[in-house]
Amino acid sequence: MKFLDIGTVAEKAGVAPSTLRYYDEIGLIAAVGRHGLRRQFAPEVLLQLKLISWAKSAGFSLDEIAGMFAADGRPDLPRAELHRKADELDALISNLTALSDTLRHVAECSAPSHMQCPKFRDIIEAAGEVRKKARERPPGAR
Amino acid sequence: MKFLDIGTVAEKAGVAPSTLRYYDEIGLIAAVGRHGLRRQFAPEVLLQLKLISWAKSAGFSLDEIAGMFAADGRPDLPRAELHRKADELDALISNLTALSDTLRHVAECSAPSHMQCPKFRDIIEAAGEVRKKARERPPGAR
DNA sequence: CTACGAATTCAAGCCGACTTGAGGTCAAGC
DNA sequence: GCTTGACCTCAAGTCGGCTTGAATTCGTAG
Repeated sequence: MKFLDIGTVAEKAGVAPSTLRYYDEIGLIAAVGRHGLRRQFAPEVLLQLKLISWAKSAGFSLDEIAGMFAADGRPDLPRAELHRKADELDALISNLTALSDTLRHVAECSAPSHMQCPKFRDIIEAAGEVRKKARERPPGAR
Repeated sequence: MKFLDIGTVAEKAGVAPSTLRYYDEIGLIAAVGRHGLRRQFAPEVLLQLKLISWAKSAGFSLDEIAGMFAADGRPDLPRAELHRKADELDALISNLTALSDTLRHVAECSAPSHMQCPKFRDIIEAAGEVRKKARERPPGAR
């Protein structure tokens, strides 16, 4: 049985060893044992790390991600939770889309100063509302 | 000339006084002067704060936002910059859209375990790539 | 005039997700 | 057997954007 040293895992997964130690510490991943002091990882951890990176990019926190693995380290994603997250994501997307539109409009607007543009003024006036709606739990895709 | 106390500004703008002091400290907003020790704000600062909240929700950092005001405190957004930001936002949006689709697919997939779903496997396999692309500068709409 | 409440400063704390550094251990190759 | 270099632990630091708390100073209403 070929287990992997932390450096190997780090290289294959594209993450720093310190990150792996951190994940181990918080219980997000687990080594199968030690070889002397050295953590030995099963190859499955690589798949797990991919899943982790994917979930992170979807805006899940490490805490949430930790809840997505069964005790044996196999993924176990609650479907309702996924739906909720997707809805959240969709809401964020529509906010961002509106923002993007606005940015473009403002960039192209012929008014000499942005404040002379009525559309821009409207947007700024409405900003408070938008913010409240968006406030729940934004990802930030890294 | 009616200037505003920090508490009034805070209430009208919906932000904490401590936040306003912080913004003042980093030079993002400026009081017109002091009445005793108390900062006195011109009413224009309210507009400025709306702009700030809007820009924050668009994913600009406070540093970037600071660069969007001329010395007199009036907005001065470089159009090219806006375009760049909009492009960035669009890229993020398409990433998030893909993620949302994936989440829904996984949630609805009939495979008993997620790992049995070929589409899910594909996504996980590809996760490394997606992450690299998304990594540039994610907002987080709060 | 005095009490009250709102404002002030300054330092420190918080959150998540890590990274960094010092000092120590150990397995493998020669 | 010894050196090397990858690994270890633990504490502390980083970043952005604030918040919190203690000790203090003011302006204003009664």
